[in-house]
Amino acid sequence: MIKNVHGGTVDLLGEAIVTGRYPVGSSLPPEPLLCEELGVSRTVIREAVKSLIAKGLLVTGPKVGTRVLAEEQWNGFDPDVVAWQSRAGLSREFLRDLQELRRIVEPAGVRLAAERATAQDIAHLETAYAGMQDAVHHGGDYVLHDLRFHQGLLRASHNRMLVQMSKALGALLRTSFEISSSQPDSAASSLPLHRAVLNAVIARSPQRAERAILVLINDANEHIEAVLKTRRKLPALGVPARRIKGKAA
Amino acid sequence: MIKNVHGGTVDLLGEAIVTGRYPVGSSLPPEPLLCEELGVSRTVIREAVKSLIAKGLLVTGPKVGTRVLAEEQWNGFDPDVVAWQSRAGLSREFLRDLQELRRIVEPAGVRLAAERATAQDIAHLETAYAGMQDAVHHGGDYVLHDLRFHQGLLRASHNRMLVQMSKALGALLRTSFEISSSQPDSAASSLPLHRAVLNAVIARSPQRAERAILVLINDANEHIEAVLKTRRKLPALGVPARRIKGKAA
DNA sequence: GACATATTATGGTACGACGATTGATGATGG
DNA sequence: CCATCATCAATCGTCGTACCATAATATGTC
Repeated sequence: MIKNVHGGTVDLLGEAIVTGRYPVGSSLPPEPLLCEELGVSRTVIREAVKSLIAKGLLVTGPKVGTRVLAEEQWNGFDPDVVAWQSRAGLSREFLRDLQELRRIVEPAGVRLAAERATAQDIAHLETAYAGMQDAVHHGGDYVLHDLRFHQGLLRASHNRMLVQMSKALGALLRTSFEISSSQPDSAASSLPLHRAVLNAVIARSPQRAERAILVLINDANEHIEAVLKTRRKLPALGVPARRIKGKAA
Repeated sequence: MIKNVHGGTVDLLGEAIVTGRYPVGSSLPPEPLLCEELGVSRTVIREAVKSLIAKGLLVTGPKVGTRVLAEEQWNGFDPDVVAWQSRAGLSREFLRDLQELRRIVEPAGVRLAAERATAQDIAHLETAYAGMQDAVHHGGDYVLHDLRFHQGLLRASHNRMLVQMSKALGALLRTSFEISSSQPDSAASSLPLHRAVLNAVIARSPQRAERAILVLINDANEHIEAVLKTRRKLPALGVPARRIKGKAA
């Protein structure tokens, strides 16, 4: 199902690096070796490596080889990098940082959304909400619509930076949502909390919207904490190694 | 001074795209043509294009050519992309969004910094502050140390996401600072405001730190507004087309 | 005029060669 | 025996050519 050799190779190497199969600071095998191992030409290897360099995962140099950079150098907001990290399993600290960021960004985002949302923005949010509702009552992908709801919220802020973040956070939030959704009835209980946010946005009330989203985030936080208490180790967390869609690079 | 052909080509194409020389939605010339125009081999072109694809600027396909994606698709937090955008000149709306983001992220960041900063973090901040002080009194690169101060602040939050953002925001803030610094005496007047932030962090007082940084951001905002009123158009804004340092990709 | 088929332009992949750079090795001299 | 320097070699960087795969366009047929 991999669209082309290049995309598959980038994905393979990227995930191998993020999961630590090639540890930070170490060197990848020389290009000819990688060609053998992956069964592709040197052209493909080189272009894949260039892609990973562009994402901040690698540096190369003659004689020094291809080294894995420190995690701080990675483009932590690159959708691909985020996807690999999510697939690899998120650490407790990572989830803590993510929740912290949500508490910073989302309240501010919905406040702006309450001020600036267009009719179209609200229509999108209603659609997403309807999808969540439908998923609760008749079965369906709750997490997917949950994600769309939150991304729609940030998009409605009409701030480019926040929109950018919503895209990057996509894969991250998905994993986060899947964790909190693993709690029974969490979806049904969080549904009215989402409604409250949406209503506040429609009513153009930044204060109410902010308070409502904070309730929502705290709710998610409790679910996550509960799950974390259960599993002391959290490797893959049951996140399926989904293929990135049509991503050509 | 360009280290290698690849890096130079990525830079050239990236900037050409960001500045709109290749408009969004249009196609780049076919690879053989680009080879001629830039005087490099097809290998280099292809690897450069792969890098730009990785940053979300382009998509390619047989027969469809190499198309420039919509601005929303670009990795807005990629340091290179940010650098190109800064060099190209930031629009009024872009600066507005940036200031908005600062008002969201920095207050929260310094609050965390006030709670978590290590002795080393504070030492770094003192160094940066000393640099700013020195620049005001004896001449020097005020903006550089200003930048380090703000990045050190976010780094002291010990939240990976915020640290990531501080890196991406680097080039953006630099441009922003250069604009506000173009106001006479702005550096000297903002110095005590920075001191107030640092003191609050040292005193471990999140509330005071937050209030202090808000004063600082508002101050910068006024400077920016004043400058924007002056120049109705703001093209390159006098930002020199600096070379990215040792960037190999 | 609508649909099926052939054409062809363009990127995707492979292979081979040589150049450039830098870490390592060994030689030379003190 | 150690330090400095020159040589070497491994590895990425760049180039060129050839061929394959795909999809937009043109062509032909009903």
